[in-house]
Amino acid sequence: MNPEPAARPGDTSRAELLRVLGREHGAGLVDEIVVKVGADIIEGRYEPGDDLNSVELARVFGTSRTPVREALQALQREGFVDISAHRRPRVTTQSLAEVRDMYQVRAHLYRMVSRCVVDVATDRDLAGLRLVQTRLHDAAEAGDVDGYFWTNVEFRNTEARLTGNATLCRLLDNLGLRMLRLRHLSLSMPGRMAESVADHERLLAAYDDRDADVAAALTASIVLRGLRAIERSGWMTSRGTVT
Amino acid sequence: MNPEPAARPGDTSRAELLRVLGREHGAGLVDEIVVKVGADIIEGRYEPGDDLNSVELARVFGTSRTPVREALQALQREGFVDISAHRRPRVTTQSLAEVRDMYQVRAHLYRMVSRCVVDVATDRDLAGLRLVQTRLHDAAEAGDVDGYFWTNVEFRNTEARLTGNATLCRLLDNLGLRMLRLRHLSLSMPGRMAESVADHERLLAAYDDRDADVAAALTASIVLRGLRAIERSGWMTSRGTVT
DNA sequence: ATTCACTGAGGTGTCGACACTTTGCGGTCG
DNA sequence: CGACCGCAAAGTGTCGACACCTCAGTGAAT
Repeated sequence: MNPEPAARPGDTSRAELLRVLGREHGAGLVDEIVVKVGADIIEGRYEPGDDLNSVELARVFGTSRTPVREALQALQREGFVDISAHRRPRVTTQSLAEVRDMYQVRAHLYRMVSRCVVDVATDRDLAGLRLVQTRLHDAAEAGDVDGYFWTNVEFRNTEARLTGNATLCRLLDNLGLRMLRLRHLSLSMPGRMAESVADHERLLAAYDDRDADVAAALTASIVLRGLRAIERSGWMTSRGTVT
Repeated sequence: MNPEPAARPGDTSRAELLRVLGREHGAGLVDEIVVKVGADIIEGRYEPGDDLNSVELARVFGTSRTPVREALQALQREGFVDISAHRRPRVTTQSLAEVRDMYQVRAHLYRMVSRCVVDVATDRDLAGLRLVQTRLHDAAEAGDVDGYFWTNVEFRNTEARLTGNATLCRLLDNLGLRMLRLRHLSLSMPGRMAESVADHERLLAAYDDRDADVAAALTASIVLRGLRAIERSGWMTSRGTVT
C-alpha cells in the first residue's frame, strides 16, 4: 500500500517485535513476514480494518501461502490481526473502551513491577535505570520524539526485567506491543515529554528511598497519564472505531 | 451454560480450552487437534519434555501435517509447547521459579479484579457469584474434587467477567490455562477444599460490604495459598524441573 | 424498485511432495 | 575404551495443487 520505508523507528520496532515474539533468530521466512507486516501495522501503513489476505501477501513476499499463514497467526497472537474461519484476516480495530482497559491493566501490572523493583533491585540496578533516565532527559531536551519514545520503552523493559519475574515480563511485553501505536501517539502530544521526564525523575527518587507505596502509585500515575493524553487527543473519534 | 457437573474432566477442560483459544466454533481440524493434544498435556498424558513431532501427530489424527503444525503453534501461544526452529516441539517444562512467578502475577491481577468487582458489580451480579459459591460448597461437602475444581474455575471466570475489562479477562484466561495443571493439583491436596470454601465465603462477605481493600487482600491470599499448597506438595522436585 | 437465487472470481483450509536440517547409530581411529 | 566422523533415518520448512467456502455482482421474479 504505502511502500514508504520508515526511517529510524522501523528498525527499532522491528527489533522489539522480534524480541517479544520470542523469535530471536530472525532467520526464516515466517519471521521476516511477521516483522514486516507487524511494523507496517504498528507504524500505520495499514489502517485498522484493512484486509490482509494470504494470497496477496504471498505474492508480495514471493513465498507460498504457508509461511504467510503462520505469520498471520503469530500476529493474531499479539493482537494485531483478527482471523476468523474462512474469512480474510483483518487488521485489528481497537475501541476506546478496549484502550482504556489495556491502560488500566498495564498500570496495575506496573504497580507490581515497581513494588518488586523496590524489593529486589540493587543500587547497581538503580544506577542502570538512572542511566536510561539520563538518556530520556537528553532526548526530551533535544525534542527527539522517536528517540524519547524508544528510550522510554527501554526504561519500562528494564524495570520489568529487574523484577526477575518472567511471567510478568511476558504479559507486559504482550500488552506493550499492542499498545505501541498508542504509546507513541501519547508521547507525541505537546508537553508530554517534559511531563514524562519529571515523572520518571520522581519515580527514581522513590526507588532510591525504597518507598514501595509511592513508587507503585507514581508508576500507575505515569501510565494513566498516557491514557489521558490519548483521550484528550480525540484520536479515537477520528478513527473508524466501534464503541 | 453447563447444567451437568463435569462427568469427565476431559469434557470440561476441552470446553475451557476452546473458550480461551477463542475458537468457539469447535469445528475444524485444527481445533480438534488443539483440544485433544491440549487436554492430553493438561491431564498429564504427556509428560513435560515429551516430543510432539508433527508427522506422528498427523498420522494419529489422520490428517496432513499442516493442521497439526497450526495446532502446535496455537498450543505454543498458550505456553503448553516449546517450538524452536528445525527442532521437534516439546511439551513445556515449568520450573518452580516460573510457577511462583505465575502465581504472584495471578494474585496481583486478581487484586485488580476484586477491586473492580467491588466498584462495578450490582447486587444481582453478587447474587450470581453467591450461587456459584453454593455449588462450591456442595462439591466440597461431597468430596468431589473435579467438580469443585471446575466450579472454582467458573467462580474466578465469573469475577473476571464482571469487571467488564476484556484485556484483563484475556490475560487471566491465558495465565489460568497455563496453570490449570497446577491449580488442579493444588486443590487436590488434603484439606484444601474446605479451606478454599471458607476463603471464598469471606471474599463474598467483603464484596457485600463493598470493601475493596479487604476483598483485594483476600483474593490475593486465596491465590497464594494455592501456591503454598504446591510448594508443600513437593510436586516440583518429583519432576524433572530445573530450579 | 426491492428482493432473492445464482454464479463466478477470489480466498481459505488441507493435502502430498520435496529439499534441507537434525539426530541417532555404526564404524573408524586414536 | 572413548572420541570423532559420516551416513541413513526421521522431522521440519516450504511449496504448488485442489476442493470448498465466501462474497459481490448479475439478472430474474415479485
